Amino acid sequence: MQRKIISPESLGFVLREERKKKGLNQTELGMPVGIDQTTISKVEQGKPGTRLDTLFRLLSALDLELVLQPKNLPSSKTGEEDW
Amino acid sequence: MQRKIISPESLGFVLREERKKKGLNQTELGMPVGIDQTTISKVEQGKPGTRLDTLFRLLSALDLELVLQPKNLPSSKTGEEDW
DNA sequence: CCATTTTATGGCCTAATGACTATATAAACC
DNA sequence: GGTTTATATAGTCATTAGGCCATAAAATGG
Repeated sequence: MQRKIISPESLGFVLREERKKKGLNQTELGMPVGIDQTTISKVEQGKPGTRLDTLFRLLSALDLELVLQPKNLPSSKTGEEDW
Repeated sequence: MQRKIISPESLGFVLREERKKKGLNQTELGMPVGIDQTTISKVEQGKPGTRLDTLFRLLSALDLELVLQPKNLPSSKTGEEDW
């Protein structure tokens, strides 16, 4: 993965994709960062209301980081993949 | 702002910075997206537990978007500003 | 300085997260 | 098809987000 713009709808899919890339199941991913399997299931399905600290812990387990950027960045310069 | 890597600690500062750039106070920022002033105050101070949907609504009010990227992207290619 | 605006705090309240356990599907593999 | 593994769902429970209101504290401006 190079870089992906995230919407509330796409977030779960991206997280699942990245988890599988690492060959982990939901239990294994959550274990080291103290997140329950049932919680990961809900996050990946895009169930609403996930908290930021939960997301950050998942990201650290997946070696991903969050970036903030203006919406009007010319897409030719954002470098993100299609979604 | 070009692009910024976000940590749980820096998020609030960045949001506040962007809000001020737009010349809005917390009440004005939250109004159109239905977020209370007291809530924005807590988010900008980095109080823990903010929910993702709250963040997404703030970002839309600020014309910002979230990007996910691998941690190991060579910093020469990330294009983010220093923080 | 004083007046006004903005931000931070605190209390009350409802709704909902997330941990936990158990179980039902679903998927994968033989 | 049967077994094992993975994911989804359901219920309980303690904690807490966030709306709302009031107000204190801080910042801004005259």
